Amino acid sequence: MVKITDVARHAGVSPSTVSYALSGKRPISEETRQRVEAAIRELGYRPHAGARALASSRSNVLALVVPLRAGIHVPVVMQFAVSVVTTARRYDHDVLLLTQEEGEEGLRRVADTALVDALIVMDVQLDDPRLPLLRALERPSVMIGFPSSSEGLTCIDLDFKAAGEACVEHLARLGHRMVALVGSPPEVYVRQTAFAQRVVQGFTAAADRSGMSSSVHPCEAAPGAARVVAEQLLREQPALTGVVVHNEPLLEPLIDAFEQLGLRVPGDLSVTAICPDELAEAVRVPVTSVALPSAEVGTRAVELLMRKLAGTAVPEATLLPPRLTERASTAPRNVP
Amino acid sequence: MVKITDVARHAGVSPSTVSYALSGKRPISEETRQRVEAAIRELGYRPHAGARALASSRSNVLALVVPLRAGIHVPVVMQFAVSVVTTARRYDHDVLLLTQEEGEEGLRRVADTALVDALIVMDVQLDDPRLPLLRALERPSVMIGFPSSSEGLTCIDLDFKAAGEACVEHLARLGHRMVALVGSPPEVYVRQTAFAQRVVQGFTAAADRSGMSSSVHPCEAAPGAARVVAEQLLREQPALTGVVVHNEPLLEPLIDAFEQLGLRVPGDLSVTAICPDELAEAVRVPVTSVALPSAEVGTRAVELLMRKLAGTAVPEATLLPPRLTERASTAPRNVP
DNA sequence: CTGAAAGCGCTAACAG
DNA sequence: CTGTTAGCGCTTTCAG
Repeated sequence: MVKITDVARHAGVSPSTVSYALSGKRPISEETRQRVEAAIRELGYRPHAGARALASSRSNVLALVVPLRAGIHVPVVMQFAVSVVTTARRYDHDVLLLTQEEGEEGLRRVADTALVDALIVMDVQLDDPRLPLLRALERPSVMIGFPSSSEGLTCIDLDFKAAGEACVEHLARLGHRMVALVGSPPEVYVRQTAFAQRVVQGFTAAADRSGMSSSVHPCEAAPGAARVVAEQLLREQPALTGVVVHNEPLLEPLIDAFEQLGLRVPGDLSVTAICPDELAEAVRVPVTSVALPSAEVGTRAVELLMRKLAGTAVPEATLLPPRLTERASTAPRNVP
Repeated sequence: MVKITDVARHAGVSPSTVSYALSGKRPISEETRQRVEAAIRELGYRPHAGARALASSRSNVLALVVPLRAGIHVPVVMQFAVSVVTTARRYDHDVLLLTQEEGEEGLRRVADTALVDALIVMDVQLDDPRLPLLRALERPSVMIGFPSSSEGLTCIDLDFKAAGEACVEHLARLGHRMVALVGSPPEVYVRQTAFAQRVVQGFTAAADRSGMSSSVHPCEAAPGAARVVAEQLLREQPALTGVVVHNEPLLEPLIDAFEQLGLRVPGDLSVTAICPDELAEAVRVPVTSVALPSAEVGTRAVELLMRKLAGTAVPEATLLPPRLTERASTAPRNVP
């Protein structure tokens, strides 16, 4: 293995000069920098990560804790993870993958052994058991999602309340008067994950403001459930013309169910969703939707972490504004 | 930060004794072990990962390179990654996540800086540009998938040829005489990924052996493509009664298309698939399938790596035997 | 702008 | 069965 002293000798400088040439932490004359760089190239030098971490107390590794549980749309998690890795690399960091299953002990382990410099935690619950630990940890962290109190933490997520509002307002602008929200599975609400409730709040508030009548329907993600809820909606609310879907796996089956029940989308029924853009585009009738910006959340989470590592203060809460894209599934209300 | 010397002092032993008590690399009397463990607990000691890596030349971290490209079923990748992390933890290792995008330079970087001890590379192409590097690297690696020559490498995957055979043989036993394979998108074949071709080989060979007539149809993953290929099959092969699907996103749409064209599954047409069990179970008509055992592949890959790290020889090729589960989508041929 | 040298915290000979 | 000690390869004062 070629080490820093080899490079130093080869370049005719001291090891510290090589180190500084690499880190840029002190000025180096153009000429010596050239020599050092040449030596590094010629010898194929790579600084030893462990030695670096030991001497500098920085591993340049971030921990990413991903959820496993049911009811989570896997592609979103994956896209998020990829975006975290990609952004971390831009800041010369790597990413260690942890599963939720490891729990608090896992967080403590990677933090206390100095394996990682900082942590990103996905799928935060309102009353997440990891919160006290994350507050106490000597390492910065960013959470995806919002617990009941973000006091002393750094949280980021899509503004789900505003997303719910945006969907309803879009339908309101198109003249719709009665809307329904087909929501996440009941367990998501029970599990006390904030985002589902926020959507409901935004949805209801916006409908009230616009004087629309509205109803909320938590719904299983099973394909059969689509038919059931579609029939129920038609039966109980024949005047319904606008639907907001916040349930990825159900989006396509639900539209199918409506059409099989004789409702044209968007002719008779306008449908909007809160989901990843790729999903909204892939449906047979491309769906007007508020994007779930997993890639952007990942990028922003890393950027927040980098600022914290640099000692800069960052806001406790970052809410990404919703972005609604009109597609084929919404149209002005068909006034008979 | 509490360090090993603190623990040693607290327990009244030498640092090396603490180290050996932790690693078990030499016998420790029951009594001192107790004292050391107590000291560790009382002080909340955690060995510094970097220091350890530096002194032992082992980071206890594995690299996992995941693919990003289109045509790859994301949940399979995620499930695989989770299984790698979970198994690695059983062996006291962590997992560093890399994207394909980083390319050879990324592999070289984490290997040469000693950030990781070993590597797992997914989605290997027949003529993968990373092969020479992986052969040359001073660190063990395991590849998921098979390149043209696995000489000097360690590869593992489902035995896709046998999987193709198993599907056909199942249909043969049920009396079917004419079968079709609806395969992966054309780009998957072009991209020279071995597994798609292996399925074709097994499919064709088994059909020939059983005296069945057979045809192969690469197919886009877009939902619209299902209808197109279904119509084509009915038109060109009216006697067709058995279909093997090797294209996850198309499975459900294809069955829908067949039924919309008036064919009952499995009454008129038996369908089998090569796909994750969860997908096969989630379809409206649960599909008889050969499982894509991503979790098992992940586990086995880590186990292979651990044996290589321990200096044990391992087979160059590991082919996991297919496991076919009968579900509702296949039935004996309906002889008129 | 550059060098010398003291650690960073741990492991693994070596010695007993 | 346990202790002493010399590094592991790099960063970062401290000096110049």
